[in-house]
Amino acid sequence: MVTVYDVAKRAGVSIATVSRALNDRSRVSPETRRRVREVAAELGYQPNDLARSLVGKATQTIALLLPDITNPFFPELVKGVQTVADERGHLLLLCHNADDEDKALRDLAMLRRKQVDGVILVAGALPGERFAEAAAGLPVVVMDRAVAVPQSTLVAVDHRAGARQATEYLLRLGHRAIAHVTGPEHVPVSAQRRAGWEDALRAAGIEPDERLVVPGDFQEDGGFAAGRVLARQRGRFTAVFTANDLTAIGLLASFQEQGIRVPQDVSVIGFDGIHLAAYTSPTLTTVAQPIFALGQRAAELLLDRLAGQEPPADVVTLDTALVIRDSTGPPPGDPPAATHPTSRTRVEESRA
Amino acid sequence: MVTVYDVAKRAGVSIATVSRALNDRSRVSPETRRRVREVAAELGYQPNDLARSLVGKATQTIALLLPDITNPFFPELVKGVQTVADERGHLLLLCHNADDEDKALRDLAMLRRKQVDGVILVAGALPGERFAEAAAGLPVVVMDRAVAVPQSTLVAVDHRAGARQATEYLLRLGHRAIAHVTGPEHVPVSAQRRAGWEDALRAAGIEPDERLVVPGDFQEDGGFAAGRVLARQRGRFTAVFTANDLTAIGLLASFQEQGIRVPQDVSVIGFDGIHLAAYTSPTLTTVAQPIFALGQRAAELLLDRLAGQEPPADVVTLDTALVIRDSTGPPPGDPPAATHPTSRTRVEESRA
DNA sequence: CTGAAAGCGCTTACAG
DNA sequence: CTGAAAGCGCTTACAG
Repeated sequence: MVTVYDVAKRAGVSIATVSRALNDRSRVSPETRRRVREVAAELGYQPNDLARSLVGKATQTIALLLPDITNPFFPELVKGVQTVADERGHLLLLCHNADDEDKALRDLAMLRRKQVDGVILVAGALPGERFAEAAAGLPVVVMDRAVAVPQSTLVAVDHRAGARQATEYLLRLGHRAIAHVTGPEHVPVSAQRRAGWEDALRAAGIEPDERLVVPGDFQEDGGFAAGRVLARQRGRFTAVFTANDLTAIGLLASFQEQGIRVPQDVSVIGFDGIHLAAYTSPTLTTVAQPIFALGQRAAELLLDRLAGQEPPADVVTLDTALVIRDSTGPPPGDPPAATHPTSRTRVEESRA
Repeated sequence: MVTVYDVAKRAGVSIATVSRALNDRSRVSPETRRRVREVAAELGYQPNDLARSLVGKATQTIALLLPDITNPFFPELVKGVQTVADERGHLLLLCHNADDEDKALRDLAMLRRKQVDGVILVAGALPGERFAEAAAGLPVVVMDRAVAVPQSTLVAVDHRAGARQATEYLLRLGHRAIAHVTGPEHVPVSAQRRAGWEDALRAAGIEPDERLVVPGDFQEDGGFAAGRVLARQRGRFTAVFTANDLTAIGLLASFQEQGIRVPQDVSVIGFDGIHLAAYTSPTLTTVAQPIFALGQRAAELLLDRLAGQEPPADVVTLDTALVIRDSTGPPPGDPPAATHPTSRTRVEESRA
């Protein structure tokens, strides 16, 4: 391994000068700088960041803790974070905890030992009460939903309002009996989206029907299973709001298998706005989160804070947008109004 | 920040003893060890891995370089790698290069400066000629396809044989005119899969028809566009082999929009075996790669090598499996043979 | 502009 | 079993 000593000797200067010539913060004669750089290149010198960071500088590394990288929502989020991290010269460490709190806690400890500069934490289903001490001293940005980490900033959409937006759209199409496939139990985001569905129904004078609430798991499998459960209640509902897009995809597959036509017999609307939602059959109407932007914003907030800036707020909320495609239409029996999209995809509205 | 010095002072021992008591490699009296550990816990001492690694030990960190995390193939791969890294106490650094060679090269340089112990590189569309020097001295495992990195091990499936397997299945169903939607140009894997398609046709005495080769991009969008191109040649083919599953999903959406029924009018078969392929409409027949296992195997090979083991071979090939679902059937006009699956999914065969 | 020295927080021979 | 010392590869005041 080539070190500053090797470069110094060969260039005939001290290691201090090598350091200065390479990092050029302070005054070094142009001639010296040139010489040192030439020698460094010649020797293939690569600075050891371990030593550099040890001297007291940052590691230029941030970490992203994810509950489930398999949901296409997350890769898109990763890209948003990665983009900003790259631009600003930081490396991204990725930790996947599969909703296992102990794993997340272990990761956090390891990250602190490695001296990462900061962390972006997607809370998912994690209880999160024990994060406060695990993250002590670590700048953190939380995503998706709040978690009891002091000093942390939250970046998210308003899940409840988004769910309400979805349900209101179905109501506007004329639906009155609207089922809901939930996310996993005990996950705050599941509860928030369900609450939004209830809000919209109640605001329309409809009491949410427990029998039309079917459990899901945020994955295709849960949506598929929910489709079988719902099929038994055929005729008792004309639309379904699913807790996320993956659930809707499973539901669509299930309905297809059982000969339930979407949207002629039943309308389906999802949540998330993953890219794939434009390619289901029928294409999926959904409440889109600005996924990439959420990732970018979280990374910016974290890096700004590392650069000494005060966070603009404790909570940064981005807007959802209703993306209207082919899986929704008027309830069966209604006159075929001009609600059908003319183009492949139409973004109806966006809200704060 | 609490250091060994703080612990040493409080426990009334030297820093050497603190180090030994905490890492307990060598002889420390049980009593001393207890005391030191107690004090360390009391003070909330967390070792600084930067210093530890600087002394000469490894960083216990490996990196995974990916071309495109948006393709569901990769998250599954990440999980495989992550699982093994976790088990063996390593942290996983994730770098996304979007098929940009310069970015990949910069990442490699950064990773070396950070002293990562080793790297898993998914070559994707990267030319790869310049990797050799960028990775000099870094243990590397390459995935997907070979790249000119000396000493590296390759973990992959046989793409060409897998593609042949897909095409042979269509031939067995009675198809003679089989179209192909390719992957991106100049990407070796695209060429390999296309070659497998040609192999199968030629072996059946059919000359591959250039007009039935349509360009794709490994994404839904390319598949969708290809569907429009193919629709103009309707009647000239009865089946399509797409370069990957995402392409097939886009193609299915396009055919659906144009009223081409799958599999009644045209059969479609994909490649990869992403989870989603079980939830398209119709469900997708595909050549499945053992994605999770590929990731695991790559990580194992890398970590074994870091532990001083010789790699078992330069190339480790895992088997693909033909997964038969609803998107394939006999060509139109053929008697409806008993080729239709009875269960939702059937795995027909697997090969080396 | 440049060099000698100290120090970042650890681990590991080397003595005892 | 335990301590004093050296050293990992750098950066940064401090002098000059």
